[in-house]
Amino acid sequence: MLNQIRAMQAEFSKSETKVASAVLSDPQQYVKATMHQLALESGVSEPTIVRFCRTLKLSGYREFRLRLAQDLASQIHYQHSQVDANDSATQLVDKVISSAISSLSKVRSQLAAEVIDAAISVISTCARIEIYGVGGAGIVVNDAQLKFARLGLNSQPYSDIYLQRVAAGLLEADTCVLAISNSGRSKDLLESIKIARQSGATIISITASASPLAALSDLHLAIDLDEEEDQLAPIKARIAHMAVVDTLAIGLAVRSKPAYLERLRQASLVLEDRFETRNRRQ
Amino acid sequence: MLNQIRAMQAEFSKSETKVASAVLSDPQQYVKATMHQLALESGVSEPTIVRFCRTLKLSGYREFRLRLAQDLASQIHYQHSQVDANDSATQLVDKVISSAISSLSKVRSQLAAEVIDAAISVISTCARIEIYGVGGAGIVVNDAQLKFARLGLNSQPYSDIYLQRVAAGLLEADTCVLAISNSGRSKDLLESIKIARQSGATIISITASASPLAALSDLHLAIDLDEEEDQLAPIKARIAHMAVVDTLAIGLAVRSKPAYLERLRQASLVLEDRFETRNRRQ
DNA sequence: GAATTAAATGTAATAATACTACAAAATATA
DNA sequence: TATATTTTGTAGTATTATTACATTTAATTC
Repeated sequence: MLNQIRAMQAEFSKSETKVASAVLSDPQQYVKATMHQLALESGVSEPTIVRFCRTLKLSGYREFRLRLAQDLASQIHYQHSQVDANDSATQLVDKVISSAISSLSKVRSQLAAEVIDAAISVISTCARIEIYGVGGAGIVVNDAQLKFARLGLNSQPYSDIYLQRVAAGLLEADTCVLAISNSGRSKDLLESIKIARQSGATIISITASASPLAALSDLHLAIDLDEEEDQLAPIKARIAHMAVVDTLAIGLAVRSKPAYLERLRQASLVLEDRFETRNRRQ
Repeated sequence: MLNQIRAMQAEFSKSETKVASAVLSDPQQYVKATMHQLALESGVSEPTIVRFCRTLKLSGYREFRLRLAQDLASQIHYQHSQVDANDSATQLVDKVISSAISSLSKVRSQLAAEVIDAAISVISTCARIEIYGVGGAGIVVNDAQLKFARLGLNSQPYSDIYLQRVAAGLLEADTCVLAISNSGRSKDLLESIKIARQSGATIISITASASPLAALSDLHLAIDLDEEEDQLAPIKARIAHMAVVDTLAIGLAVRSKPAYLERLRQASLVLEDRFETRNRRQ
């Protein structure tokens, strides 16, 4: 709604403009204010406040304040803290899920759209994609492979460091490697990527900004999570990385229609008879 | 705040409980309601509404409604729609991530704390845990195994339906099976679970409410996502299920201190020399 | 099990807040 | 300059939230 107010400047009368600028100057303050207070501080009468609300196509001040609260609420970031042994199960659920949500919010704001675009076009045109990661990232690697395979892409996951190196040595110029790592500092992974580079593969990485891995990449999807080493850190990283993979996969699916979409549809049709009564994909 | 209301059930008086359940049954509705309406529909008097708000440590009904609006705003903000080919990369990122966030929000509000508690105690006391899932849930199964292994639990993942059946037949009374499925209707998985039951294992499931799988379970962690079959459905399900597994794993870690926590610490120390310069776990 | 006390709840009045009708300015138009 | 039109404010009304107090309900003690 704040954006709407900014956009509608032209349509406001003189006093309504006063109200608008008061609200825009410090929205937080007016979430708790009564109509009287807002009228006073913007130097207009109370009916003018009501008229201002009506100009915004709202029923009145009550709705205005509600909308303002909602507007600001979506900006408030999810706060969370360490889980400890005394937490109730409710608190446990809340902290774990909230921390996951907060890292997804970070991804949403950090992910560079142009790099996503570039990555999608590289992946959709390369002859083969291999996906590398070690440790906890192994899960993300397998997840990525599953998604890419469903799109009919020629993809291979390697979360074992020895297999990775062997595979990296065999790559060719029209292939590409998706490297996933939170720190971007795993020696083993870096070694594999160096080999892959020498083989001429295009390197796309999902990792932290100032990392050695980022430096070795042709395309770098930057994900920077908190530095702090809490118990939830690995979970946050994994959720964030998976979200990036999801974005790539969905992007590939919709960009390259109808080929991929058709393959997706078929992949689920094939499984139909393997479900009880109602049909829903696993 | 809705979570707070759920958590505080114990501290409410009889009439306050009526108010709480009215609010929880349909929070959306009461964002726009006056105190009078809420009083009427929960079958109590208006002062009781005020007292209810005060019990929540709020100044009164006005603040209550504000908070409720803000609570729901975070959900409203995360509404999303189908991704299509014309979307910009920015829109793509926004839609995919937002849909993930919205399913996590659902998990947060749906997850039954007491079942989580029960599941944690079953898992921490059983001799061995096996994790079953098919199709897309396979990723979640492997993820769960990795987490449980790090806690030093004796766990085994089976995403292959034949191995599952063999393993299920060999289970004993003090073992437990974690079954993961979105629909809870996969014939193959149901078959494995029936066998596991006959072997005397305790069945914990992460699946939809009214599903056959839920009916076969000793403990049921209900996750109900949207019925609609969009492209993002598998992603939403996987993220939601993983969040539940995360909650269990973290819960196990903090409840059973210091044993598990120490194992976790060791697991990361062992890997120290495998990272460049700064030390961060994958 | 009755009497006493404390807690919970509702009734009715009051205070606060939002809204409306109408009149006065201000501005535009002829 | 006179007249219409729009904008704004004053004062009153309606709605909504809150408080004070009475009543009921439940718990405790003898």
